[in-house]
Amino acid sequence: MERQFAIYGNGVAAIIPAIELKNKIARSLLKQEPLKVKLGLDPSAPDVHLGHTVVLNKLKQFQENGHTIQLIIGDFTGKIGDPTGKSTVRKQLTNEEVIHNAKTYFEQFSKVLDMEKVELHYNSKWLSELNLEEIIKLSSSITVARLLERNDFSERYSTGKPISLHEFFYPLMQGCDSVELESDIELGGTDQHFNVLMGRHLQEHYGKEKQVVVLLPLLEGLDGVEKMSKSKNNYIGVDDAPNDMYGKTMSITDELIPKYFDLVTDLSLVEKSRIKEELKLGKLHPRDAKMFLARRIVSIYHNEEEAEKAEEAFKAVFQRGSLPNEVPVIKWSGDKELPIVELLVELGLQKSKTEARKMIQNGGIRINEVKVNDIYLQVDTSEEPIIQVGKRKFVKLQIN
RNA sequence: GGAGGGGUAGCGAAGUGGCUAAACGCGGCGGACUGUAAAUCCGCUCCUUCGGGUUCGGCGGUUCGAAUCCGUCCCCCUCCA
Repeated sequence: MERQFAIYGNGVAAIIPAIELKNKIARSLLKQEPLKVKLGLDPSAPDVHLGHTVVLNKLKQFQENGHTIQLIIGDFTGKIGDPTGKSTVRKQLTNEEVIHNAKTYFEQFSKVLDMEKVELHYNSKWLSELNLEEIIKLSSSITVARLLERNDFSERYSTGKPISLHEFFYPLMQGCDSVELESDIELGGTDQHFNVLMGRHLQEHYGKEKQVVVLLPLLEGLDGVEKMSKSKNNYIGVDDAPNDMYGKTMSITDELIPKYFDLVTDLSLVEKSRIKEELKLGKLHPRDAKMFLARRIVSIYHNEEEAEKAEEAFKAVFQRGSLPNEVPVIKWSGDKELPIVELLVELGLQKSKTEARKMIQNGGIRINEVKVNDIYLQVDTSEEPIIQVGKRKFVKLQIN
């Protein structure tokens, strides 16, 4: 019991309340009954990134100890829209989209979890069944004052920004999921604090055992400030190519290195603390720590060999300033000779010819490692040149 | 139902008849310096055959000339009932 508790407690932001978790584990061991561990998913953003894996890694620990994972595709709640600040009206997803997105989750999650053993639920199944009477009853269990405690709401309320009534229902619906599934534990990022606690509240309201809430820290993205997310485009995706994954990791800020080691690597606690200690003492250069980190991450989501190759490519490109050993190839069946700006647009490397021209004037384009200075340059594609945009984009033409 | 405020580039925000392809800030991109870190500095940020073309919620009008004035429609917000 203590062993499991120690594992689950490691690296989390909070367990609410810890004592109940202990009790649940103890009972589970005694009765040989797995705990039901819930995680809700937003069906609209199916690209899984390292930020998600923080929670997934935790789920994995529960799974490894024989507990049951309940994944919930929030196809119903997704339509309402999580009240995050300016929350613009959400695009309504079609059933096909939801299914497709769920499938994508499934595939990507399988890199961390054993999906064979995971329960999958769609919350429209029970939420769309609710009638007005039930909804009113449900909402009578909570006061407006209570809902306004939520930071997001209170801020908007006090600054006179609008809060739509339907937004109040979002946390309630999320809580209904826990009631329906009789979850023992719900995981979530610290930003889900309020919503996840609602599950406890509603379970009590319906006379069920309350779930324990396990909150995980949010992982900052590549900019070092904002939470990693697809819309901020500051993420490392679990499906990213090895070179991208490695390179992106190298671009995180120094302050985040320890956090990344903690939350997204599979190293032992001893190793993690050793690295953090050496970093602090200056015995380990931040760059080297990041290279190690990057190699670990690529190893997890690809393999050791790919990680090795990615590191070589990184060294070649960024430390020696030469070309990577493997350049993506684009088949070319267009003109044999054409102006550089047109070629860049044709290849999708630049959005417009004007943009391409500006890019050349800024010295951001190279052909076969030679900087292009002439915006009227004619490129002979039959020579199958390697075109470089900025520091990291390379393309090799291949005549089709 | 009533009163008022507003819709300008990815975002925020100036601009109220010509000097405005539209200040400024953020974000983004490129360059320099590095460790694809931070900080800093420089450039770019509607399209173009470089003549010009198309932009300020939509449509129509006034004018030699409109983001700016008029009409109309759509959308958003605040307050009162």
